[in-house]
Amino acid sequence: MAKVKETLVKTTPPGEDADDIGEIRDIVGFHLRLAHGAVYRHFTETFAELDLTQKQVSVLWLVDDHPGIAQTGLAQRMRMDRATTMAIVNRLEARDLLQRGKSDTDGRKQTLHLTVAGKAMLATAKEAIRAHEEWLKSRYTAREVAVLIELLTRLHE
Amino acid sequence: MAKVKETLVKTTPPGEDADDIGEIRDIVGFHLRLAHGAVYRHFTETFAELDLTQKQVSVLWLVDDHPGIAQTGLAQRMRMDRATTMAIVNRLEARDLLQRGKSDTDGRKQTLHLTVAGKAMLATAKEAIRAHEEWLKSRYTAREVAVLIELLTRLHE
DNA sequence: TATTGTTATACTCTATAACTATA
DNA sequence: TATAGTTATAGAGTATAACAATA
Repeated sequence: MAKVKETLVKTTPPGEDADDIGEIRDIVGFHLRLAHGAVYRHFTETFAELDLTQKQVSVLWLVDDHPGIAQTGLAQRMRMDRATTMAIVNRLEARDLLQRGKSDTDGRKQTLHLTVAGKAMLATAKEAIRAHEEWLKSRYTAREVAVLIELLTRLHE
Repeated sequence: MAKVKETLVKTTPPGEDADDIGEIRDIVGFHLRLAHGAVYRHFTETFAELDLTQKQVSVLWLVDDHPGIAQTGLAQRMRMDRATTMAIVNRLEARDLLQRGKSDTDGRKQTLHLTVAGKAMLATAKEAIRAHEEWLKSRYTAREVAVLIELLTRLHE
């Protein structure tokens, strides 16, 4: 479990520390956090004009794919709790991109739908996503993209 | 560029949407965000008793690896701006885990060092990191871990 | 009892801007 | 001029707790 990196990753030069656990560059979580941060920053730049965050775009997209979805359904797909979901839905509703309705079958549930403005915003957002994804994918082969998605999926499934 | 997923990832069932850009599950950034969130949550649980965040542990670790590092050096390695770095260093200094000093060669710079308590905390944190990483790596082969790190590194290098 | 939505609260992360001191 | 640190500010994400309405 300690001699793996030599196979694919460039060998670590003799470290100044010989700890039990190794170096911070061998920690998967460290790289995941840095990678997420880098992508987050590029996303924010790409979406500065639209003034949308990753989460907000994801919510618009998911509501469009699943019209009438309840907030809890959204929370499950986004891996968020109810309070966080509320906050995001509130912001989108305040901007008239999304609207709440009452469920016919379950009085406790809200039904979520995009407004006309929301659908237009999503269409624009998808264009920006395409540019953002191309920037991201530019450093990978098509095969590597598939592998990366597969490996990442195992972390949140 | 659209027929890649069949090779490695399970085929997408006929979607209800036939958009230009495809489905949200084909977006790398979407999976990266979910994966990061899942790992972030597990990290938080693991470090609840120590009351340390990912960033704080990373800072302690990096300062220990590079004694006397300046805040800007820390910011570069962490991909953070100066203000964010300040906030984190302030918290760690307030808890007496880290201390600031003046640089001999450059009056503008701070030199950062761990306190005795900071070194003890880092040692404990590394044990928790080991458990956290084992949870994370449990779903991968050693080869896959190396591949994942290599692919993630390309996003933040 | 369990679920859903809601509200309130608090902390962290992130970024920007403006200021001071030093190079 | 540029760099390093500092301070203030603001928005967003994350989580917890408690409450009301409904199943």
